[in-house]
Amino acid sequence: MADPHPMRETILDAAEKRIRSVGYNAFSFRDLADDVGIRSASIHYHFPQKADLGVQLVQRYTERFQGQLTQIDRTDLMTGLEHFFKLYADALIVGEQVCLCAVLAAETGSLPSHLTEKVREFFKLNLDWLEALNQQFHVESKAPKPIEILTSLEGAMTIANAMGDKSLLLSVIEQYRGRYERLIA
Amino acid sequence: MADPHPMRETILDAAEKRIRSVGYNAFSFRDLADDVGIRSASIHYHFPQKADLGVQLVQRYTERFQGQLTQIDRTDLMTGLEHFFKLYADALIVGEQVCLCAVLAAETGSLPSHLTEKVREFFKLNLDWLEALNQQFHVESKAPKPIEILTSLEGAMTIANAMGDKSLLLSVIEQYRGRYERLIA
DNA sequence: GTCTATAATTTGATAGAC
DNA sequence: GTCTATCAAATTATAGAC
Repeated sequence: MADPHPMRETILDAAEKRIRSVGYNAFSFRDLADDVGIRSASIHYHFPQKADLGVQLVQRYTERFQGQLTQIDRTDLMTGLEHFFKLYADALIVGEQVCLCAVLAAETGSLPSHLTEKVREFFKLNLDWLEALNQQFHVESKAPKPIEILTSLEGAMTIANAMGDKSLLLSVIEQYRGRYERLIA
Repeated sequence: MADPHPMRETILDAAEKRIRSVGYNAFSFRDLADDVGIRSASIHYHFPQKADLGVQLVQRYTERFQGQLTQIDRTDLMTGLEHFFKLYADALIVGEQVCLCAVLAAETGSLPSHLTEKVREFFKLNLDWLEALNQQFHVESKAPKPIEILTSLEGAMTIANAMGDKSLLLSVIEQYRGRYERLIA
């Protein structure tokens, strides 16, 4: 039986937590080393450069999110939507953190281009899933556009966090709930 | 006649440009010094600490924005809204930069608390202005909520910038245009 | 895989001359 | 106000022992 939580994953966990609260440029390999209980030189064994760590972290983040999207029950429109919203709400309310890619997107100009490319892929995944949901229930023309939903969820997470009022995200979600329900009725 | 562009303002200009493209943690006083053509020690004369620079920058940013809001023609709802949207659209399309406070909000966890407080004030100003506009035209119950508009504009700027597709912000604005027009009709 | 040790660079900040 | 000079600390990263 393989190690259920190899050091590589432990480091990624620590890096994810750090970036989601302070950003990509405000933590060091030494911070991670302290977090996980090894020396900074050992972090370099797993991730030669900081950019490698960033890219592989967003990779894992996107794959996890992809996995969660796949599990969403889409037997009806509202159920599918509610599960999607819950992914965002839980991240902030339960996980107490902003979306990794919302933070990285704000720092775009200082990121290595490979990393920016991975961030784009995450957003694209969101847009494609929302687009497919609208299409499945034939509401593409009347329903809120995927870009509108994605940008307001990401923006609301970030602003709710900065304002110290997580309910701001919930009220944005509540608006979409109302708009979709009026659509169906 | 006073110097039309004192060094203090020149430094703030450079800092604003830097933060809006790379974030608060990815530029140094030496970067600014190179930008404006003096030495980094001289930057400290104007702003003793980096946090001082950050706070005074957001202060200036918010005052400018406040000034622009005051000038907006509010003789009718759509005109007021269009001018508000134009502030955001021009920042990204013409100015080619993301909102200063959207970037700082994403880095909240690494900012001095005085700075975070200033960022909150900027968002509050936006919310209050939008709320007052909805009230002036008695559409508070039916119209899109201020928090919804603010978060999607800020989120759309950030994501449009990261995706390298500025039109994403324009399509979010276009949605609000439609929703408000349906409201009035 | 993790360690010690260390190199090369950058950072925020200060002292004091002009 | 801006400069030179400098500091202490931090940062990314590498070499080589265990």
